[in-house]
Amino acid sequence: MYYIDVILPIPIRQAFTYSVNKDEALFLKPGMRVAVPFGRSKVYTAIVFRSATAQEPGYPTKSIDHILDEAPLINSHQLKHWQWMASYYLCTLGEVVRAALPSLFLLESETMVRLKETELIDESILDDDEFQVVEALGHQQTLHINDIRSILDRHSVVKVLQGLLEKDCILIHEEVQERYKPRLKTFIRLRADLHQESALNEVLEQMSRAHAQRLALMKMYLLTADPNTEDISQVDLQKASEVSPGVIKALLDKGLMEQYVKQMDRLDFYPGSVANLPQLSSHQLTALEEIEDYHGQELPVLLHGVTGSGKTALYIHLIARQLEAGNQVLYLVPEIALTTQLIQRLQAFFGEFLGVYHSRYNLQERAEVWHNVAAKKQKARLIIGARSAIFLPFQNLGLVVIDEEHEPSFKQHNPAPRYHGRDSALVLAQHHGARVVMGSATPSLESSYLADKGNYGLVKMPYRYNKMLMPQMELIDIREGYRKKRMTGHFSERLIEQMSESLESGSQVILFQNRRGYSPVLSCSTCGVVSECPNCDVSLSYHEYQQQLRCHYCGYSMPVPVECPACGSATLDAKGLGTQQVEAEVKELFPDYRVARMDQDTTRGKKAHSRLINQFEDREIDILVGTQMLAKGLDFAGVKLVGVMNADNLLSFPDFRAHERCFQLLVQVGGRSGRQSEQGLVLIQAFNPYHTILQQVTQYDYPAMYSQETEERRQFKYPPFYRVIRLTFKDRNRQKMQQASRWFATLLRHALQVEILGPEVPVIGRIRNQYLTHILIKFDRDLSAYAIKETIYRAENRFKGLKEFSTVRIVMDVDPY
DNA sequence: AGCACGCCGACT
DNA sequence: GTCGGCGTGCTC
Ligand SMILES: [Zn+2]
Ligand SMILES: [Zn+2]
Repeated sequence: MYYIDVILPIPIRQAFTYSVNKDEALFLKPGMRVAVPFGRSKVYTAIVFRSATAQEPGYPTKSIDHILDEAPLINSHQLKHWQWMASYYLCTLGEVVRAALPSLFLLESETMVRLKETELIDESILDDDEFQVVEALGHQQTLHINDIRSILDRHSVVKVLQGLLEKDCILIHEEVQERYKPRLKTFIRLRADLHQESALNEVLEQMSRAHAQRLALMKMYLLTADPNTEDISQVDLQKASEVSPGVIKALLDKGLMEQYVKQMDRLDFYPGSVANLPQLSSHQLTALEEIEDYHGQELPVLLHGVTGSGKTALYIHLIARQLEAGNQVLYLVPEIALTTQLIQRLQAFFGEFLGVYHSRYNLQERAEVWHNVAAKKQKARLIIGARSAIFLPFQNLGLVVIDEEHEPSFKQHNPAPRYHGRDSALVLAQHHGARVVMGSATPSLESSYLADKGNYGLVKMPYRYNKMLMPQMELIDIREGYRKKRMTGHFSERLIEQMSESLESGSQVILFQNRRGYSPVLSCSTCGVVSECPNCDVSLSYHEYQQQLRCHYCGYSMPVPVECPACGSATLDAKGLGTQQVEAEVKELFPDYRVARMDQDTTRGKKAHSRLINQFEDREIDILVGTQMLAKGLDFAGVKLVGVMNADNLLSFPDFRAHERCFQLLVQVGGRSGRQSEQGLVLIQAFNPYHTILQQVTQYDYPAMYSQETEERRQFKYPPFYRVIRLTFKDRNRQKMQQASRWFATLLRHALQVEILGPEVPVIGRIRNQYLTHILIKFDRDLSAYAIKETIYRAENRFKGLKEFSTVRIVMDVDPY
């Protein structure tokens, strides 16, 4: 007997050992999948983690069910990277596997139920539930356990099934279905000999009476001869020859045409590249040389280039060199939804090499990209993807591009693994010996700091491409405006005046309404009460479209009440999104121009976002009102003026990064203006325009922001000088949760000579009826994170031994920002 | 994480 | 009396 260690995709911090026979032992290698029985009855997909040994473990083992792969699905680079991730981000390998593998590869067994093929079932011995199940099985041969749950309208159906099993009515079995199915499509073609015109004519003559069939056959001949058509489906021919399906069926029956099946590509196919590499300016050339120089020294590069400096063109040159060398390239972007423009641009140069990977792809599509990358297929040599693309089976990664490096959305918050896409990609690149370039117009403080320390090479591009000037920034004091009653709604006189001028000259305008995390609520104008979620400590948000109130945290929903539940008055008032209000005001101020809104509401659908962008690009919209999404890497040629409705509320967030984020956001939004011809103008309305950050924004004074912020971070022990690990305690019982967190904090204070903050109740103290509290562990980044994490684990183990806290869950988040 | 076992309140 | 709630422990 031989034994293998496997990883199961579950949050348990240990490997499991299964027995295999000799043949299996020789065959199985790390990274292959095996189906294993686990627990009572379920069969799970597990990943072989350690090859077989003859060493018998000290406990009984089960044997594997069967082997799922002929060759490892996961390569050694990946296993190494995933192990790093689990240990750095304090999660289990199983959790990493869950996140990393397209779920298609992680089959679980499904419990299926069938009627036993006996004569007649004596229905009198069945109770109501049992009868219902048997009746349903009469209609449908097999039922999934979930079907039975919905038939009986309850979750626990095991008892019922057991009863039926005892009465010998049904069979239960566990089924594992291989769910990856290549997409097959059926096409038709002429019988081989009919490609000869003479042969065809002969046939046509013989069928002089079947007019429609003749027509279809002739059309088929023409379509086949056309070099532009490839495969012809039955429907294609029907449409082309305008005959009924029966006609074509008749031709098939006669054997004049035949069917064949072809495996189709599910992924978008990008046509081959047409464009030459973009011409670089002398500034860009210098930057490119500097980058390559640092790369020669094996340093990742931080490319700090102002908006419009042409960073993408540099990436394109770097990518081209890697592709020429036959290497794979990963291009990470913060949010794939926002990359239509980027994909269009890259496909002009690298069409045939380009693959895209993100969470909006369905399971089959993701599996297909995975296979393409693993096979080093040409069409997957350059992968554009969101953070999860770091899990793909790269083998010879030559370059990782991390675009908009400063974007906080690179960090995954829930569920585990709570990893940072950029930081994990850096480690991945290190494992591969790949080069890295991280780009931003407003680098994150962490990255700038590491560049300062010499961990990264820093390359600057302070000028816009084509000598365009940076947009001019101007602050508008709206406190004055409100005091003197000079405001029209949210608009200052200056903003209105500039908008008119801009619109009249034919330019487009972007208005930025930045209320982070703000969603519309319903409040009573009589008593002021806002409807709250019964399960969470948050107000319900108002969904105009569906006329309901919904909780974003637990999904609770209720119809919009007519009367205030607190005081009974019918004076409920929906406060719309900030963007909605601004949009309404704009329509009133500029009735002759076309206004559109870009926020969570209007970009709900899959394509809504890119449709809006295209409309704006095509100048079908004059004024675009939007939220943060406007700040991210979009290029609009026709925009001269950008207005920021209220800069203060960016600064008022209780987050140590509020200032940094404000600077980044404003500079990025401002960068949307004046990209093509004239110098752009950015008007920033603020109640306190003298705030240093706002002053630094108007001067584009990144160095000043950087030195001021780093000083504060150093003083208050925040990243990048200190590392932060956040522990969240959760329980339905508030007291128990509080006690547990206090116990844990005390233990940590004894065990660690570092700063422990809390327990402290977070902004939202209850979600899904679970009470929450935080403990923050802060320690100098030069201390060994490894040792501290070990201590946390030891504390957790002791904690788990305490019965009184057994229901309390601890969520660990490393670098929780 | 699932999942089953087992113990207690509140209904036919 | 039974049903279903949830606390408890286990999974190679
Ligand atoms: Zn809720
Ligand atoms: Zn009221």
